[in-house]
Amino acid sequence: MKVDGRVERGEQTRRQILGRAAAIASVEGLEGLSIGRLATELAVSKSGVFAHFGSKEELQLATVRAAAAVFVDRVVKPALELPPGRARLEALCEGWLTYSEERTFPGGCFFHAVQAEFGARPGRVRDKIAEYGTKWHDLVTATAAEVPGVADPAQLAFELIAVLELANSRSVLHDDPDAYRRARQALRSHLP
Amino acid sequence: MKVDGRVERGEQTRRQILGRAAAIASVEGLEGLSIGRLATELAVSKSGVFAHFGSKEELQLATVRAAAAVFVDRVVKPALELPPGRARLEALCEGWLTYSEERTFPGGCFFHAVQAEFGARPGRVRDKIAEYGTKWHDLVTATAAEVPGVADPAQLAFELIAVLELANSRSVLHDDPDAYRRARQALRSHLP
DNA sequence: CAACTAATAGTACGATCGTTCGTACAAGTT
DNA sequence: AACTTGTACGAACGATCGTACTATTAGTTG
Repeated sequence: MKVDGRVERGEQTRRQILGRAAAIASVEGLEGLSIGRLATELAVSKSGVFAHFGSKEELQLATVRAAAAVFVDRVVKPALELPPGRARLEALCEGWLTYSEERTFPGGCFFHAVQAEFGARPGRVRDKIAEYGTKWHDLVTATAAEVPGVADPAQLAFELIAVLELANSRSVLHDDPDAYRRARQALRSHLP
Repeated sequence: MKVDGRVERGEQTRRQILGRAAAIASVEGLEGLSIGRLATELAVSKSGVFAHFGSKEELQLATVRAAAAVFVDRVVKPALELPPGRARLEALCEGWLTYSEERTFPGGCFFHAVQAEFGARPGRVRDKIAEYGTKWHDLVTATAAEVPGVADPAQLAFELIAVLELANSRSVLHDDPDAYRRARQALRSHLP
């Protein structure tokens, strides 16, 4: 199968743009992310960036999708390589903490930042973020359901995610790595 | 003691501005809060709003302070009227859930929104937000320490706050009142 | 090589941003 | 009554925002 070198180059540029966009948005938010700044940082023209997406909203949506792909790659996929059960659930939580702790995105968890930003606003971007949020919650719930001795998987998932998110939030806001220690302790006491 | 009618009037305007500012910021963030929009919504002049604060950063700081006063009034003070112990800790958590659930701020908890927004950025606004965050955490920890049978109050406080914040976040993002039910169930199982 | 196409650059637009300035007016002081 | 002080207004500033247009350049295809 033949590849068009121009399209190929365009896709690479697009990947670069979205990588940087997700990094910026994790710190400044998806609204704080501006096309002009993105172009300056990547040393390309503003219209070049714009042409890839056609509107700011499309850029935001593409950025959310790109961040989700990173998240799946870093957190979900490794855990799914383990057999269902306690070990997989633990890997999911631990993978999440590592993903946050290592600053895969410089502002901590991308989705924590944009959820808080778009949570109370209508629009397609919010809907997409909410959709990924539901998927994540459902995944944790389903994974918890496969652990023997878990009476209410959705409740357990709620409490686990709560701990993960607070660890991220506290670590980012207070530069306090101790938050991850607290989170791990909480996970130990929650998992059966 | 005499009051200057002009100053009095100014302070009332200022209160109106900050009330609206906190409401807007809980939805759009403290950066999304613009002086022009604030002026339009309050039917006053842009320069009139600006003159009260001298800079956008000062407006943001004043907004954070104003929101903190509301928070203390709604959540902290009622709980502190109860004697130390389990009941006070419970009142603190329940008061927080009510404060979020009733949409004291239209975007849910003001501090959840702005913590995520400013968590990863340097500056005076972030420092102020972090300061209030620490105060809140310390208060919950101290309140938990007064409950008999609590071995690690800071850990308990961490887990309680985690549950509260996720309830808020989920309720706002998914219009899901069930999040508060989950949070209350988690609180029951966490409190001794 | 010419014709075509896709990615990028360049320029310009209207709107809005935070900010500055001079002014009008009401309230307090002498 | 004359003067001072504090609030609020209106107009204008330079910068930046998202977006719309028209080149320019590089790769594909006949």
